[in-house]
Amino acid sequence: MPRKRATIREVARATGLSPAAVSYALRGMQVSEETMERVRAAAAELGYEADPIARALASGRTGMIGLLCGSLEDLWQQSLAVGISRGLREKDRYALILDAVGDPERERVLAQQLRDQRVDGLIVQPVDPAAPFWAELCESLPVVAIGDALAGTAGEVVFDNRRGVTLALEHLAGLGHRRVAVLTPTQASTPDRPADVHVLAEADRLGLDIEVVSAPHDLAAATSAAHEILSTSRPGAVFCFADSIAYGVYAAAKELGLSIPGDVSVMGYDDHPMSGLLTPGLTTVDWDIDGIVRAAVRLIAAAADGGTRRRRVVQEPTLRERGSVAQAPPAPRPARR
Amino acid sequence: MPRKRATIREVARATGLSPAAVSYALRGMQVSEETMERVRAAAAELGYEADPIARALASGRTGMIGLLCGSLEDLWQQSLAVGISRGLREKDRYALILDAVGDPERERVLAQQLRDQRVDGLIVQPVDPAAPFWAELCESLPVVAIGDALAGTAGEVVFDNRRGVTLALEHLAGLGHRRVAVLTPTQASTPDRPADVHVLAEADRLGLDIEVVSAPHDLAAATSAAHEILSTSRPGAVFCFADSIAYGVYAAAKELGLSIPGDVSVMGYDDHPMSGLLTPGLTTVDWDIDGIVRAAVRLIAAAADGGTRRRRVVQEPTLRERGSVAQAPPAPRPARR
DNA sequence: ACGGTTCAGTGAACCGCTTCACTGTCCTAT
DNA sequence: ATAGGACAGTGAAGCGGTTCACTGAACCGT
Repeated sequence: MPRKRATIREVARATGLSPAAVSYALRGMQVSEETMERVRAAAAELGYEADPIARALASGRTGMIGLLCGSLEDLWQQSLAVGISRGLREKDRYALILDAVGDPERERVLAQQLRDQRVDGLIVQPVDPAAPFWAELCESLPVVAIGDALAGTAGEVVFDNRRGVTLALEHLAGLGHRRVAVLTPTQASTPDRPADVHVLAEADRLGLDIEVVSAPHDLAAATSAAHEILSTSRPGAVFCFADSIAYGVYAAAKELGLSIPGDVSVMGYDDHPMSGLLTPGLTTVDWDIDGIVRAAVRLIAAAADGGTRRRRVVQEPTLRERGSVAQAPPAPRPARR
Repeated sequence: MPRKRATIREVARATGLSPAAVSYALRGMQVSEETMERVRAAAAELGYEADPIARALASGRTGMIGLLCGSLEDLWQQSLAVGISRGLREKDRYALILDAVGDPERERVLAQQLRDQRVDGLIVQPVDPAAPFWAELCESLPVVAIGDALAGTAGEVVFDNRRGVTLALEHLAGLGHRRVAVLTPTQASTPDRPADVHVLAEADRLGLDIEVVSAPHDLAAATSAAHEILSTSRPGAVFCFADSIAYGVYAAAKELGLSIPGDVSVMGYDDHPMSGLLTPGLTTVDWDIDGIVRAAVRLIAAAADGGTRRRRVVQEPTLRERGSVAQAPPAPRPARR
């Protein structure tokens, strides 16, 4: 029997004011200092607190920011979510975190759900940046995209993936690797992500013999994908488009008794905190997660507060060398041609 | 200029029915099959979808389940959150994930916030299970607690921490360890968690020389806490009350050039997926996260649907031996007394 | 003394849906 | 034939805030 909470009308009655006045007073607008004090006191007395749902219905705003993650199984995205969540709270906003599970259809549904929840803004790491509904969505609320650019967003924190890919592949090529497997989280349903295109282009430029395989972020699943490729095509190096996936390669290598980097070199992409703890440490492309968090929070807060100018922050990567990449062994036999 | 969405009244007009009838029809109550079809068709035609906010205000229900995590920096809690989020979606509900950052005060605020959001139920991993507001909260909505028991909850998935602690400490004691440091995520503000009490009791029973230190889940912070203790009191073994914290010990050991388990044995508590990947693998207490997720989802769904009977699921741990614990070296000199 | 501003505060109409109490109708049992 | 139920559907009152258009009063300079 939870006793009913006080409503604004009761506060109004208690202070002898109109509900409207109370509403204004509590938000610090249009009323005298003195009334404001009186209202505050009465509200405290009655234990009154505005109902966020009613408020959202009436005003169309909630103070919440939606955070739609492409795949929360990716540890890096988990870190990002936690960081953003914290960053927003410092701005007196709070985040609603949703997970699209790598499924573009679910991504669409959830994005709409968030809009319906009246979030003041949406931060998204798109699974499918090319999906048409983004444009529509961007018209009805401020959207900040992380990773890939989206048409019509209020802001974006984009990764210079071209540079990131170059960094990674040049590192590999520079150490003499030729046959490299690329594990990407790309779904079959969303081919041709910009990042993948870069891989192909760079591989071509560097004369690498590339094999692209898609792998999930989930450790168990990534492990079996890695197991498959390590035991069949036996590449000299594996470049993973997420540290999470690289962890799967470590696990698979362990299962197969392969040594890293002795038998196979591994590169990641993210720099998740755990990557430095592995043995050997994972050589990866560092995207400065703190910088991304700060930028995203700043952009969305500004956009939600009405600052409309589209802003773009480009994140530059750095190579974080640790120990999972070694010089390629001299070619056992000349290239097969 | 996002064109306004259709409302229930427009659907009513289109079908020649009253808004009430439409409302009922869309929820499959009290109307003839034929009307239902007609309404469905019109709704689809107009692209109508019920506004969740208005619905929540009017009905007091949302279909959402709140998930309040004690500290999302704990990787295990992250995994749990992701699992629960997924499990709920399969039940056509969706989770609102919040993070108390290990702060009891924030925990209180967020719990209330969730109640105000009209969540149909709340899953919580309490930072401070002894806080008085829980009892109150449990009266106004179904609560399922994970980890520590809460008075008045609709359900709980409790860990048999007594057993877990026994498992861990007996393992250590059995290998000859005497001086063991215990790193717990306990906040200074919430002493005497049941788990800590068990540690003290068991240590006493096993004749261990215990030093309890609190450490955060965050890798960097955990590392420095571990660094401190490893370099000052140099215990033979460290028992961490969360795998996340154990990761900090690994990092600190690396910094100090200590070998695990040669110089110091390490035990975790959780069994996070990454624990098996470290070198050496982290010996830990496995709580079967999948089982917990399933139980929690089942309990909260049942409770939210009105099943009121209080249910309790006790989770039993198993020891997962990997390689981070070794036989203690023979005492360098007899016990100091 | 007078029109013109400001300022504090009011009433009532929403926001979009749910739900309660009620009206007809048609069917069935007596 | 008639009381009694079921059933389909309606009207209007909310849910608890916000906001728009407006009213008085006080203050301004001239």
